[in-house]
Amino acid sequence: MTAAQKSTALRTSNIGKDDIPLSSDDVFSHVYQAILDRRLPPGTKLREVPLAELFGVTRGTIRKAFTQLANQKVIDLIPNRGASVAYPTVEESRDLFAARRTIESAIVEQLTSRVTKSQIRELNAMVKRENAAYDKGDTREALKLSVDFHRVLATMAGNSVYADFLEQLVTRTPLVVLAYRDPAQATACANQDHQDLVTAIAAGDSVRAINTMRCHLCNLEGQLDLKNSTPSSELAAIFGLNAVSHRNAKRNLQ
Amino acid sequence: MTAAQKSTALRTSNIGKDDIPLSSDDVFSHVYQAILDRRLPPGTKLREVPLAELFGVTRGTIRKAFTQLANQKVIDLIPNRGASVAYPTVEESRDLFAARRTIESAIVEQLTSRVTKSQIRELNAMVKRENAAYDKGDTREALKLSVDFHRVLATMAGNSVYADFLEQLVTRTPLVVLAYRDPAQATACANQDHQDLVTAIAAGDSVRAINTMRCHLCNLEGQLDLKNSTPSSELAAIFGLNAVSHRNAKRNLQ
DNA sequence: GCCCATCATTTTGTCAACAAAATATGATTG
DNA sequence: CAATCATATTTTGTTGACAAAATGATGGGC
Repeated sequence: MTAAQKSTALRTSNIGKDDIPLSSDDVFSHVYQAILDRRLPPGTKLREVPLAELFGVTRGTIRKAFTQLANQKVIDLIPNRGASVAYPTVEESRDLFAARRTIESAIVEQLTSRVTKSQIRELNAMVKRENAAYDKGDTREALKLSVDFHRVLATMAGNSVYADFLEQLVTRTPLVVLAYRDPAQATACANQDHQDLVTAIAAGDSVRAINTMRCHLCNLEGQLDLKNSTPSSELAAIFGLNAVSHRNAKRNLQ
Repeated sequence: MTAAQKSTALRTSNIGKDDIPLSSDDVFSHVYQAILDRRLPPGTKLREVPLAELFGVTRGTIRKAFTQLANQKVIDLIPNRGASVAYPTVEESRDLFAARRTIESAIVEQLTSRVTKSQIRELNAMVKRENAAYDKGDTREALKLSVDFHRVLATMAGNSVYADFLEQLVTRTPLVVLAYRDPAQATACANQDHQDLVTAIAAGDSVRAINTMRCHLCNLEGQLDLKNSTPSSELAAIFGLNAVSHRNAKRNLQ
């Protein structure tokens, strides 16, 4: 990917040309979103100077954003060799889903034992909004609401460590979905699952709630192509740069 | 704590006066160890310039170490207001142990299903070494070996996310143990638990293995004073600086 | 043609000076 | 005496220039 193309890939709106400079968090978000949007495909090298100029910040800001992104395993950051968009492996992806099952089961179990009526109301409201977004065909909004649903469950469970861990997991999940989803299938949280989950939690039925959550996550994982065979994206990684990004770069960057 | 006292608190050996300068990881380790040794009590303000001079590094290195320490919640890092040794609250501590039960149950369960004979041998060897250290009265070494035992379990389970999470948890655990342990009781992993755990894993009895692990962690938590009543350390935090550090500073820093 | 060494360029890493913010000090007033 | 404000000092945050490392290009030897 050339510098000019990367510039196009990141400049979704007028960024970095305002009065107040962007923070490293802003850079984090922009880069993260660009990766999710496939505007920065896995393996893409991220150089400090071009990014700094693009966002109108100093290299120090880019560097901070890089360490945050690397902490979340969104990019690989190797000393003296710079940053590149991460390549989730099949193993990593499976590990991630296993961890989600573990953590989110614990979250749901704890929440079931201490949920309040007003929390149930809030959860129902969220499911409703999510449904509305789906019905409207606004997939992007629906996806965001779906992730937020999982976040809110974590917060309501009242264990700050669970919440932290879940945050790390949901940050990484879209990357593996992106890398391994079967293009034929649409990938999203089946919304009925969320509704069922709230119902089980409201009923105080922790066994069913946990089961629903586990199925929910297994379904999501099942939509991915996590067989041992090398996926095209991984093949590309082996050879240093990805064919996908070259073939599709122009189209993807519009 | 005065600058001179803090200098004493950190300078365990001749550090930072060598030819090659220390890395931020080295600074991380030194500060972390000083906190575990109570040479830097909770609430202690950590200033960049004195630390940089002490370790013979630049402020940038200290800063990097700070962000790592803050990520692990070992210190609090507030923009424009610097760093101070973290104060684990009762809630945080309970959350931490709950998370350990969750994660380590999952680790043990997975490991039981796929453990090899040579892994069992390695685990038995570790327990043996741990026992030896206890018998020799080398509590510090025994404690290190005990933590390593948990780490090795995580690695052997073969899920990188579990291993990551466990690493975060074991980094924080000593801090809460330090803050809340009943001074009357010695706090350590009961070694027999480790032996029992290996036996259960070797037998392929995942239910017993999980139970043993949960009991093991509950025992550890039970040795702490995590009642809702405000511990002296927390009281001190409320009033901005800790009485403990003032009263005991000189004695602790020898 | 292929391999290796050399040199030029690009890219990342470091540092020290400067800027901004917070904190401490002390004077002043009600 | 307490409270408030102005000022001095300390502490954190930022930047741009320089150093070091990696990368890519060139050319010569085999």
